Amino acid sequence: MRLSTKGRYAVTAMLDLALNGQDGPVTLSDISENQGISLSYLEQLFAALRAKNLVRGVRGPGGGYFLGREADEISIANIICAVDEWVEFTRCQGREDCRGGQRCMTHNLWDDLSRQIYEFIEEISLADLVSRGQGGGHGCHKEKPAGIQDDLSEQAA
Amino acid sequence: MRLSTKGRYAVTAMLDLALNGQDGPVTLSDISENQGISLSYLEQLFAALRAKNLVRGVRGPGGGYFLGREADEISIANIICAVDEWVEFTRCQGREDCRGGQRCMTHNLWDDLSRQIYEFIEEISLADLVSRGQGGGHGCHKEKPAGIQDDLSEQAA
DNA sequence: TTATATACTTAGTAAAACACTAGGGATTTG
DNA sequence: CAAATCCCTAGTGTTTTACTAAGTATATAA
Repeated sequence: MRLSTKGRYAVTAMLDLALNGQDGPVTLSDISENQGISLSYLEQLFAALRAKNLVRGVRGPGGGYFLGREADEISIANIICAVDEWVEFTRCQGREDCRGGQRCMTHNLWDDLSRQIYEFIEEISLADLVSRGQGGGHGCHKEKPAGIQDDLSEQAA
Repeated sequence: MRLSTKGRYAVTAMLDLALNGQDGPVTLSDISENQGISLSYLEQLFAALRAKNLVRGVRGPGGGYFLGREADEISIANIICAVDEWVEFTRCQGREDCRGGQRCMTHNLWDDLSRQIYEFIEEISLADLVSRGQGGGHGCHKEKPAGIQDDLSEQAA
């Protein structure tokens, strides 16, 4: 499972599409302006999204993009997998000696964790995010969730 | 939240440490052999892990590494944050016009999602992974969780 | 029918990250 | 002292990231 800024760009763009695509298609220029992502980079991302049928393009003036299916039928995992290319990189696919099972054990543990994370974001749809945004009032200033990285050095014995 | 192969290397190495560190320290050479990670790269990863007190090094012959605290006190999030450097990249920290709240909305939605994923892996400890590995019998061959990437193009209307 | 606005495509590129090699130094054991 | 280990710094080829540039294809509108 890979989860990087590229995936965030894609999710952000799809969110923009879900929020603004109610009345007519949304142009990439709009998303580019709205979200501060370069137009050409968006075009590359949308090429990948289109390949997975997550968006549908309409050409010509007045054109733009629609979601490829209903917002509640598009999971965050769908989006991230479309642009971030699931990387499977276990080296001991049956071959190699696996150090008496020891090596494979950690590999399997990682794969379990990886699958858990995948299943987690698989369950979250674009519609979930949108309805959550409309329900709870969000301020513009957000801060890092409390104690994510800086307190780790202190709390050790 | 970033989750890449680098984080996997770190989690894998920590798992190795948790599994083999019961009787004496584990050397990086051992982990390097066990997990197929280059020694020098491991040293770099462990520099980061040590900085967060997630591991404790013992020098000299017979030395190696111990976990910095109990395995149930080390979360996967701790490990990944130590090596993968939490990237905060919202560009509208109060400044910029935020397009009438529209832009910030998607940003906040992403931040919520990001926090959810973080809290998810925050709840999984090294000890959890180890006990899970000992309980359920894992074969050596693992396959990609069914239908992760290839079925997306077909299931669209 | 010509101009324009959009989607689509390909090529290139600077910067960063990744994973590694190389070469040492510091510290502890025997 | 010698060896094994941790520890540190610098460099390097490859890949990824995010972008620029320069087009082509298609649909709308004057």
